[in-house]
Amino acid sequence: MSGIISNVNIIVSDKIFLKNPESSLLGRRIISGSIDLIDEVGFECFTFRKLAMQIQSTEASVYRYFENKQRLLLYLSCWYWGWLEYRLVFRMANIDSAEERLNRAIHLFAERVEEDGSFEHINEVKLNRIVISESSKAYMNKLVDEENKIGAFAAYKQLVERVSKLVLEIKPDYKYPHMLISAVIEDAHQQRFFAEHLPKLTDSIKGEDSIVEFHKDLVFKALEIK
Amino acid sequence: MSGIISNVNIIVSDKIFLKNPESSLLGRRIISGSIDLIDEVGFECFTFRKLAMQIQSTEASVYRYFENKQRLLLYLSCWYWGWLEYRLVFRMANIDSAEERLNRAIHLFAERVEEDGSFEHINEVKLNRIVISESSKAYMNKLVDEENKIGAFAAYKQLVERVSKLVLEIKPDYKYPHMLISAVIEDAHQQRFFAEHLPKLTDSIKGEDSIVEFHKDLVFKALEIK
DNA sequence: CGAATATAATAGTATTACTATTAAAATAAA
DNA sequence: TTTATTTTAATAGTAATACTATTATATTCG
Repeated sequence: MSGIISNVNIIVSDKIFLKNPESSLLGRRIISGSIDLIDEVGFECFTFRKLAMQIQSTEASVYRYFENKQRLLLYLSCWYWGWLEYRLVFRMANIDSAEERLNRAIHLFAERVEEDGSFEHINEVKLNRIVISESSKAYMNKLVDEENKIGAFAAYKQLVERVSKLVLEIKPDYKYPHMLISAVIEDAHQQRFFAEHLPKLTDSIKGEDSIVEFHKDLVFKALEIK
Repeated sequence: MSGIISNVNIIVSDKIFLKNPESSLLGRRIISGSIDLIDEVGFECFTFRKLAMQIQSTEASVYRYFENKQRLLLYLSCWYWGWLEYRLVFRMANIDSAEERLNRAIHLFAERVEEDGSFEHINEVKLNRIVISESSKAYMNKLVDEENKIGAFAAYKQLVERVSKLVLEIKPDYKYPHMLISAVIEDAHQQRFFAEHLPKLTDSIKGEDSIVEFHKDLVFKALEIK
């Protein structure tokens, strides 16, 4: 995918950061540097000190943008969900058939992410890897309710809501639209991780992207289409 | 569920621990204490020092059983998967119909866990909560391939393999049996977490356990049964 | 221009993860 | 039974990490 529109910003709730990293050069270097570093060493080995060294700044300066590394990870996740929704809206634009729109949504959730040139300081491929293997650490903790209160998951919920409505448009009496969509989104990520590290938990068929095909099959059968 | 058989042990790969916690009183206190403490404060705030204080021992003594807290968490996860498989085999015993066996498997994966009296030093309800919200931290990291090599996921893979075979027994040409089962297992946990903390991502219908019903509906439609 | 404000760097502290070493207890061999 | 060996646990650390108080340096704005 190549950049859709230049000069577009993904908006992230301003409760997540102390100072908006989009607002300064250092802020953007914090984002791009943290994406590189987390992807390289993993979230547990990632520290603000190492990040500061990599971007030629100081630990204390990073702390002026984010309260702690969990918040930074939460920021990256939020940005990612916002970005996904932006691309979702684009891909569904001007498509009349609801079924085709749903098909495109599943594709977007399940397919391998490719470089998107729209955002200079963000490497979307690395960010996708981070969201797959690290993002649960941003919300699977005792602070989740607090984070939820400050709107950290608004983008994610909105994304699920949007596609759930589409599900109901196709099959108004389907009982579990939200579960179906959140399951597909989460599982698509999970299966990418499994495919790479625990392939016995997956099925791979050559000539197709099985993660995409599995989820399409699952959803359309759940909605009794075709 | 009440204890099936007394004097049964769930076997965990001996590469995960330095000394088998089942082999001593202190070891069992480490297990039961860590379950209580992780459930109470979460994995990030859990430390061997706090655990030692709680069980009236020392940090160094805990380190004689487990290399680090991630390994202890991995042990708890492995024990849980072993326990699940043990219960799965029991529940499917003497049931002729493959469909009914699959139905029981999905139930087991998706239903709320209740106290099982079989293992004195393990509180299964708390352990289930830990597996739901913390276990991904045991394998979603840069060491997953190493952990996989030492057999840390053998029980999990065996569980998925067992039910995947059952899927193929019912529908031999189904293309994604492993994905279907690993998706159900993971998603059932995920949805329990969502239901508690991010209910907008789920659907709840009173009078039924929607997490169980959703997954049954999903699987049986995927296999085109009924 | 000067005052107010924002930004970043220095230099810390408290906590955490982990280890080297020693003491005590349990077990095995003579 | 006594001595040797091994196992287990406690003491007392170290190095790294997460985070903060304070000061210095820019930048902005009236």
